[in-house]
Amino acid sequence: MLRISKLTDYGTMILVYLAAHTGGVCSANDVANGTRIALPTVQKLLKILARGDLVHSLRGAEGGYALSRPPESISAAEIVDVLEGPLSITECSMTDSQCELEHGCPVGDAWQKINRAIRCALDTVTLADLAHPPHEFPLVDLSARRSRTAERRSHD
Amino acid sequence: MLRISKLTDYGTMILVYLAAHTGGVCSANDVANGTRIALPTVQKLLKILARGDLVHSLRGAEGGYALSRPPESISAAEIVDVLEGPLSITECSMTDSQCELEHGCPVGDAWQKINRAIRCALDTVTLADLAHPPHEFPLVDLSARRSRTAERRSHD
DNA sequence: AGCATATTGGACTAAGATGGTCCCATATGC
DNA sequence: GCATATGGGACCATCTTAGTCCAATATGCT
Repeated sequence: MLRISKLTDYGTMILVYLAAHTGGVCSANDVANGTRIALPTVQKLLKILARGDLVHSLRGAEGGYALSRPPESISAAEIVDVLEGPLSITECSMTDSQCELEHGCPVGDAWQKINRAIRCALDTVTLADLAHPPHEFPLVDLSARRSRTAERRSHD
Repeated sequence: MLRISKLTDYGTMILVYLAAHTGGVCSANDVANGTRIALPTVQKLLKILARGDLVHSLRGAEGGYALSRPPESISAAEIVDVLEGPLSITECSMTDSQCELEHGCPVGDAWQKINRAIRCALDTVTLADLAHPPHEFPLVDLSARRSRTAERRSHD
């Protein structure tokens, strides 16, 4: 349920790779070799990421891509936005007025709230969190809200 | 991004309708009329919901469907599970060992955690919450921990 | 200047998921 | 037995996704 596309997964891998190689630019070829993702796919993804302003590009020989910002200030939400478009969790199925007629569509509203919660979760996680192998990383803790970030015992 | 399918949306509407008509059974026809969803689609959805044990059915004349449990004990997570299958947020793109070779796929792990957070959010909301027009309903409050996402612009 | 190296933008196709409809078998009440 | 229901599919049109490829443009180096 609620899956992200494979492209988004790849895109994240690419961003992680770039995060680990800050300081210089990486060509699409470098990234393809480093991530083992097929070159054409890498090229496509990097173009999208560049257009979405997550990476900035340098054309010509010796050119390549680099993160446009430090990994800490790139959120998972942004990544998903750029790679999948800003689709909402539900494009309230009934676009016309049928919805209003019957019962003001409380359902759609509820899904919207859930959607917002999900966005928040994605907003909290940064590329830096995704990049480091973080055995403990600041993911929003929905289940046990009593103890803030004190020490979350692994309930999973 | 992260959208649920239209069918899931419809299915939720149907469940909401049934929640509002506890006490008797509703035929697929009733539901179709009440929700303005095309009959064949309603039939299909109700069959799926019945198989998923969210509604129970009564065959024959005067038959129909009814919620199998009170709305309070049906979570949004269950609804999504039944209607979309238990797909994860990412089916770790690289199923073979390439992943391990390079960097142990910390990315997939991170997405998994995000996935878990989303599940939690969906687990918290019940069908009853979806059914009533609830201006205040017990959705997990992720936004309140403003320590790290203070700068997010409201883009939805 | 000329060439090799890179990104840019887009077209393009194959495969798969999704949305939606329909048919026939089966069960039940009158 | 007949009308009314659900049960379990098959079925197809269409949209999305994944992936590839090509021509154009920009830059560095000799």
